[in-house]
Amino acid sequence: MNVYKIPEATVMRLSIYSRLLSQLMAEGIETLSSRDIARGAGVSSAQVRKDLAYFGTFGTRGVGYQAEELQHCLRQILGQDRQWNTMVVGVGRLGWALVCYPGFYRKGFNICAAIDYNPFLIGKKVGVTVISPPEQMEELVKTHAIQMALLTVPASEAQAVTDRLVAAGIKAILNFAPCVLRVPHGVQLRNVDLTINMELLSFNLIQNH
Amino acid sequence: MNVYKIPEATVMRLSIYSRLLSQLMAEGIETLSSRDIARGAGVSSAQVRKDLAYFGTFGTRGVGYQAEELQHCLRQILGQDRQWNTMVVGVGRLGWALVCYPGFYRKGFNICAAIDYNPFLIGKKVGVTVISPPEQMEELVKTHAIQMALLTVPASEAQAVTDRLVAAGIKAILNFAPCVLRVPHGVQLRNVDLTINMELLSFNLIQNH
DNA sequence: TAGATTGTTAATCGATTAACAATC
DNA sequence: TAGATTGTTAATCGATTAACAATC
Repeated sequence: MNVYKIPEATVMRLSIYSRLLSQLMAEGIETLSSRDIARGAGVSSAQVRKDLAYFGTFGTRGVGYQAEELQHCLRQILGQDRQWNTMVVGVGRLGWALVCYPGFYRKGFNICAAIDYNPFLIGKKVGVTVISPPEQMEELVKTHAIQMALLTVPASEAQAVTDRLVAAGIKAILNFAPCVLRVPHGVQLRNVDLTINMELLSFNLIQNH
Repeated sequence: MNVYKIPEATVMRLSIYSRLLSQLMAEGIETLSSRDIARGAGVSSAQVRKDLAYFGTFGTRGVGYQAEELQHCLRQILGQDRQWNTMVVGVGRLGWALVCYPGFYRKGFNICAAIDYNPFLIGKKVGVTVISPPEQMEELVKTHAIQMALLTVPASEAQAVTDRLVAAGIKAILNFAPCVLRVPHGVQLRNVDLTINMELLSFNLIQNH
């Protein structure tokens, strides 16, 4: 594990390599080269070796990589080898879809609490959890030792909810609201902005005439 | 409009500037400086000026930018000043949530077709459209002059569906399936990978001890 | 040993930041 | 004119690519 800052793009690629390995291992492949990984992930083989080099040496010169061994290391690097307790705040259509997204649980993202202010939803079951009212947010973060939050509330509420989550001790937020959130240093924030993604597509369409 | 390649990061920031402008204009602001925009978007003022410079000169030296004028230009650059006909393929929970996402319509992304293979869903209304069977995909792309697709089918189906969409003439795909898709040159593809986003968060948490 | 492929260094490329002349 | 702020050029920084010695 390196002390230098790792480029975000590298981590995203590691995630893709890991997914590719799962796929290839299911097909029975046991050994593979950086070139094999590169082809599957759509990058150069130099890129693959450089990405891995940030974290150590995982291959054998002249031979390549053992799929199982490399996969084990990647999962450890990415934190897939442990459970992350996660809370969904805002159980609208999007929040509901995320709770039920099977990919999360498989990667160790354990959605163990859900919050909504709608009295008709409180007490209802979503996935394997029950929807709780906003008042219980802080308590649930503590009792379930929740580290991550999926934020699917309207943009107008997002900053206020974020402040409460941070105060309650949450460490990472995946924000779906179309707004710029402020979080203190040390709290991880990522934005999944559906509108920006669409705008990037339309921009590219215009550029290509 | 510039012939040089525009960095993707620049386009994403333009999108944020545009959103910020809407907000500030609603608060009554008419003129603002690159420093004002920078503060609101969380970047440097040099960055703001550089980003805008790719597309022309929009400000007045010594004065700043007229909010309304700049907003108009940004919307034009990003393609927000026109309608984009969009199809949702796969009306599971996530697809359903996307169709109902009000932010799309406001930005000109007009979801005018929805496809699912589930016979219990076909004919049902989702948002303002009716769900059609997969056989009608190609025809709907043509009759509605659809340019974009939101792909919310399982990863196992994603490539096959993509191939059909491309053959039917679709120009841009926003893919939510956790897989690497291959599209021909000229077709725009963006991946919104929920799992990768979560893995980036967990990676950062591990890095920060 | 000969062929293959890694890990790593150096060269290249591209994006961000700093500085400042132009100009309102 | 003096102060402010743009648009743009040059300097810096960081990430990708190419090349190759190490080594299986």
